[in-house]
Amino acid sequence: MSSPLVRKLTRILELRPADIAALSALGGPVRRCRAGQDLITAGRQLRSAVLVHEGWAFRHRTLADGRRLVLDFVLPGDLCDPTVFVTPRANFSLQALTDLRYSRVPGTDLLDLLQSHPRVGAAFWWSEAHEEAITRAHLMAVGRLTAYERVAYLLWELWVRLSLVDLADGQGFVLPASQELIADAAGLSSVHVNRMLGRLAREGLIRRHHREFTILDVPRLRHIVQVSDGLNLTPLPPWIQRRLRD
Amino acid sequence: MSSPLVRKLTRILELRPADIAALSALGGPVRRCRAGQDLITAGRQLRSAVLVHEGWAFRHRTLADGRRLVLDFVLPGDLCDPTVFVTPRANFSLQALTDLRYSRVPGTDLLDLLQSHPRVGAAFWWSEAHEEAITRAHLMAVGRLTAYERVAYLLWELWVRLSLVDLADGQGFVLPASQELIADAAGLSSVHVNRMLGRLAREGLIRRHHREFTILDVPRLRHIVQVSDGLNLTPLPPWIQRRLRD
DNA sequence: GTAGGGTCTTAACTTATGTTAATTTCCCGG
DNA sequence: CCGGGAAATTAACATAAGTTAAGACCCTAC
Repeated sequence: MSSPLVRKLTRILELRPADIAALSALGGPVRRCRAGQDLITAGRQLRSAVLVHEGWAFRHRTLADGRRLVLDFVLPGDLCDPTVFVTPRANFSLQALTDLRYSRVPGTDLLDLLQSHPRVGAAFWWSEAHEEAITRAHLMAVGRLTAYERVAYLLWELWVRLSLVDLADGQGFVLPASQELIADAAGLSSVHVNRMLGRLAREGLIRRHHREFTILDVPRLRHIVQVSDGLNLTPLPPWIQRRLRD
Repeated sequence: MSSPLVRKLTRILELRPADIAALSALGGPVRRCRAGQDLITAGRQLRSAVLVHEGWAFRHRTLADGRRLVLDFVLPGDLCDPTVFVTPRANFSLQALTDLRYSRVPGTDLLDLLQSHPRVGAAFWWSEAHEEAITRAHLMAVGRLTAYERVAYLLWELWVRLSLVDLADGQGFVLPASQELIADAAGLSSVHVNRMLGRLAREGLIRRHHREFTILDVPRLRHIVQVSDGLNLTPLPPWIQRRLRD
């Protein structure tokens, strides 16, 4: 019964029992919170990262006049944010999207872990690079894709990411977000998101029932969302892993 | 005569002579290239990072139909990309914007450096966090700011970042990018960028002469670009630095 | 100095997306 | 089973930003 974090990282590179033990021991007691609650608040001092065990959360920023953007979704196994030990203040807020099981990981523990377990350090660097890839793809989508493509992109991204932690059911998955929230992630209005979801279904790319989605036409969807290259988890090539062995 | 990278990192945390020496020794011989040349190509295998000594470059992604987005600008002292040792393929392209002096840093050298000099490792984590902050602010800007605000935001970001490496002249700086490129960074058309630059000048927020810009009204501009919080370089607080001492 | 290519600028027009608002559906608690 | 609030859906209309195109500017090469 390994945690989703361990499952994700061991797909990328080989960890030893001692590494896995250290990773599993990470974080304080498991806490729970309700959907809608804030776990991190932009601008506030920040001393611990949040490790999500179960449920969804999202990072966001909101302007004074209410305009909001969802920076990304945080899924089980995601650690938000491993760089905490060098970032005294949060530059985003983290909010629970569903009820959550999570724990807090003090920044100093993270730092100690990175220094005592080099392979775990490398795994965290990978994880950071992966998150950057997601953010850049998101930026590309918001900056240069049409509304139709952007909505398709978001569904694709979330489906791929859920698959990586075994939370998608084949081509189906539940997206526990309102269309309002999807709109804030896509940089659109909720009305327009609704139109585009309708069109995606009408054109046979997806099926949906409430907040359950099914990807019907993988090739066509992949073609629309070219942007998403680089989201895939591929194990590190041997020549890199060999370098980590010592 | 320290490099811009060393100058930037030592503002953040205290490095010892050995750390500084290791940092300065980083990278192969200094190379030169001409404006417009590609240094990294999306999708290609990637074995070394690029350290820019002098000149500007930019990361971008381009779709099959020609739509392009500039993900961010790479200024002197920026290392693109420290995570190279865990990212077998590039998910973006890097292009020289001006003639460049740079060097290539093999991923394996980076890995060795991180493991042998923990404080440098921490400095790189900081640098990674900083870049993430920039990318997130950019995402927020592209996703939720109006065209007028977005253009203002870009000017602000670049001015702040140039100041950090002593390359701005008070409130003036040179932005060696065409309006076409600014448009690709803002997710706008070049015609509209032109309109917005005109408006910013007409309303007294900036002055410009060819590609030289002057920020005239700092408070008003800062108010428009609230998004950019978190771009500032603040030294790590002592309680964090103390943890790194050993 | 002049020719030419790339930028920049401006105007007129088009369109994708936003806004407002009315209607329906869903979900949950009593 | 019923009522109420939030979310989804749809339509009509408004607008920010895109497109096309023409002229001015500006640098460089000859």
